[in-house]
Amino acid sequence: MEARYTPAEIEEKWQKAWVEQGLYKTLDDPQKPKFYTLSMFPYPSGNLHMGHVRVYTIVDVIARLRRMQGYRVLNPMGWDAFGLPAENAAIERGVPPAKWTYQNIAQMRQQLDQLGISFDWEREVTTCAPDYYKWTQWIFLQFFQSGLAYQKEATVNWDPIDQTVLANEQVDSEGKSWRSGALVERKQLRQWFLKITDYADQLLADLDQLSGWPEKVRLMQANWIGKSTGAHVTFTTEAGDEITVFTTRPDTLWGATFMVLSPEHPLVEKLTTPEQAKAIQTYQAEAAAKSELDRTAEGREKTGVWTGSYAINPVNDEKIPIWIADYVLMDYGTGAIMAVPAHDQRDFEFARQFNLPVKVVVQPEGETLDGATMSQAHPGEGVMVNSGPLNGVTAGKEPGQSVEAAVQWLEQNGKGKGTANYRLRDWLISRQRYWGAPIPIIHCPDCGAVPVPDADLPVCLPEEVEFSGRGPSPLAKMENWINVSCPACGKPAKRETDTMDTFICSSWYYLRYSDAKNDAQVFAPDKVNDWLPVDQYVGGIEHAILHLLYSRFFTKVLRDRGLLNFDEPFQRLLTQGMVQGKTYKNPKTGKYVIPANVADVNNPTDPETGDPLEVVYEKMSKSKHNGVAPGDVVKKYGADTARMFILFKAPPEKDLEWEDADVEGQFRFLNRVWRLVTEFADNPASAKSSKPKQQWTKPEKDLRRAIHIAIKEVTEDLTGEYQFNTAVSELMKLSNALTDATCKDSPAYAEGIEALLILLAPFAPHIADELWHYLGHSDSVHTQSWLTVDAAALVADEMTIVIQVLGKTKGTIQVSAQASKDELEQIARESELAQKFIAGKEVKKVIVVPGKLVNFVVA
RNA sequence: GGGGGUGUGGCGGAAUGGCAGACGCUACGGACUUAAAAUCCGUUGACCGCAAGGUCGUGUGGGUUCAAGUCCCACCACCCCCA
Repeated sequence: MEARYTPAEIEEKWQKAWVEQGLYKTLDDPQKPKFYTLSMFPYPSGNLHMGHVRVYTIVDVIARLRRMQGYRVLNPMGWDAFGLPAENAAIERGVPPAKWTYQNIAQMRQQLDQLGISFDWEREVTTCAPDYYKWTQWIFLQFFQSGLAYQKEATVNWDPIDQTVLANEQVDSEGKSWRSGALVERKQLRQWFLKITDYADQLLADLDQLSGWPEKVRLMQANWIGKSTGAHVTFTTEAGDEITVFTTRPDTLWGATFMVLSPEHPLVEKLTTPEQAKAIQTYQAEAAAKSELDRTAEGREKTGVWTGSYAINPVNDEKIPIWIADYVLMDYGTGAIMAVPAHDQRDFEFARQFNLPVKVVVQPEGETLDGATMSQAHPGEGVMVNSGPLNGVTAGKEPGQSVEAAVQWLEQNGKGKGTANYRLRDWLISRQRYWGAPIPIIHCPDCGAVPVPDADLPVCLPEEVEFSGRGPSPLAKMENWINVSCPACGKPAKRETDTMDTFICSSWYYLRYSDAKNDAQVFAPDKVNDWLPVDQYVGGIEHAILHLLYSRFFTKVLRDRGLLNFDEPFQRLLTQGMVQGKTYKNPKTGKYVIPANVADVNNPTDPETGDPLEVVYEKMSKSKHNGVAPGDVVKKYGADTARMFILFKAPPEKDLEWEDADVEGQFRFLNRVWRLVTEFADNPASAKSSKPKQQWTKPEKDLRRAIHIAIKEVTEDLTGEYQFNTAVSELMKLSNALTDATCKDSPAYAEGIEALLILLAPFAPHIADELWHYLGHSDSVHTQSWLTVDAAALVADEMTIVIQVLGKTKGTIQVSAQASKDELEQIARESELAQKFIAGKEVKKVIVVPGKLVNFVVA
């Protein structure tokens, strides 16, 4: 064998060997407990970046550990392959999206294999492959049949020059089109939605089940769903039309002095008097052009127009004017609000802007608010006044306070109903693009929206498509493809030309892995129910809301369709931090300097201006010149070093600063392991067996304790809170203990060497297997059983006890491990160390913590 | 504005309420070498001291406790999410 550690020579060899041995095939052995590890599948951009390396390494360590622990492990991989970049490549370079995508997949697959990740490629899924999107379409139809997929008008970004719909990503921060530069308009289009709001309550409530998720992610989801409780109250207009509003403060109904409808509210036209018609129409057109953010931003000047009509406040029969204003959104609540300017800041600003009355109904203690003179709304505490039945009740949302009383009163008098409202909106899934799964619907003039029969799935994307980036979606131009006969009545009909949001494809891929090759079913129930839920999911925090929420939604819908039997798809979730690169930034110009152009790294200056540069760590990107290519690192140090570094440098959920010097450090460590093991194997005096002896000498005992502490710590770090960084440091400690050991010909030393390799195997799989074989084993280290702790080996003969006086550490003494609590106190009290501090003083109290310390409290 | 998180040496980071700084990086000193690289050994929180040793020290200020980085209260700074 070569004397030196040369990763390039061993890594590829073992990667091939593992595939040949079928080491990472998913086992079906029902005797073994299952473990499903999952990493969020990537978009096939063509290039693996360090963020990918981090996720897949983390998951690989967990998967390898679980296999060694005797689980049958499912560790699959696939591609989130639909999406805009492929279409952009087609527009800009004329490469067909499919070709571009599959080339990228091949390239990334190869880069992934170089890292030695133990994926079972036999279960690979690719969302843009017809055998996958067939089932995406089938699932869509399940939603459709459940009444959970429907069409309605919604706003899209419209490029007036290219005459095309743009995705949000194609609109820059100034609201201009990425291609034409035209100012993007907003246009109403009939589009498909999924009714996620039907599941809002469950999605919120079941967050409680997810104890294996970061608290932060659960909170983000809860905020996103945004449940608020209140009441629906119906106002009647003078003309007799009903307008229902949602309010979280039904107790302030008596203070409502006007109503505001969203400009898009369907009753606006009817309520508008002839005198107001022109102003209303102008205002509606203006509102339509604004983004939601513009409309609702706090602090901006309030605008609105009176419709000319009045409504009757159902609680006190007061006549109040009906306005429209853009700060009321049609798709939140009911698209209409009652305005209580005295107690809501936005309503207050609106009232002052248009000289509308302000009526106080909550009077704070010790103050006398006057609607005519107050300078801001009072949303806070107080006592109800001017509120009929509520007068004198304490204002607030707590039980027994005004909100509860108001809901009760409304319900008793038939004027309203307590209810909950959600911030969550229905999910707009229509995309006017080519590179997505076609929505399997046929529009028939007689039958309406008709689902494509299951037997006709998939609705394939036509090839030979022209991409110009102008005009309607490429699909909408394919006459041959569009024109079909209605599956229901046979008359001429047209295909839906919208494709699905790619989030749909990624909302169920983790289910398909359980039965990836099934061409008769979306997945077999016994398989999906066997493997799922995912035991450990790992991915970026950027998916904390949408992807995870949509996946949870899909799981619940499919459960309700009887396709699976669990409530939540992901049992444990780990959100890993970013990988950041060292960035040289000129604080004066804000420009990023290429590291190679920095002359003195210790005192960096801008080569152009001579300004001192700031060294910061930021997300790797081309424009910041701070990227590190995984391939380069693998070439220079090997995959094992890259893996070790990434695991060691920071705890998994924290951002990780890429540092070449630390990569060197890991390479050095692996070299030390290499030397340690090869020297052991080459030494004829080495023990040939790690068989335990009856009697161990002190050095042997010490070494064995170090070995079993390492086993204990590494196991805990990999199964509990996932502390890969401390797990690696435990491996280093074990390696250091072996280096320093004075009993190198003992079986204890042989035990330590083997333990080191077995513990190292999940982290640095190639070097571990190479050295394992060098020790003379013919099987793989990866098929070894994970080590268990020998509790007896952990017991020390002596223990170190800290001596404290008044809680201050004075030093340590060595005490027999057998000493009882009383003996311990006795020994400590008599020790020379303690006597120095307590002699002649009154000891008022002694605290003895066995195995830790003795603290003397002296007068 | 509301909600959440984080704050520890020159740096990344360790510490079930029990010796703060594990493990690693950097820097410095030494060994080996003609020399260098690699490797190995040592030092590396601050202050005082020749030394033995001592004092201080986990964003700031208070508190609980025999004992606080850790628990409680207030504040400061930065980050994230929702507005």
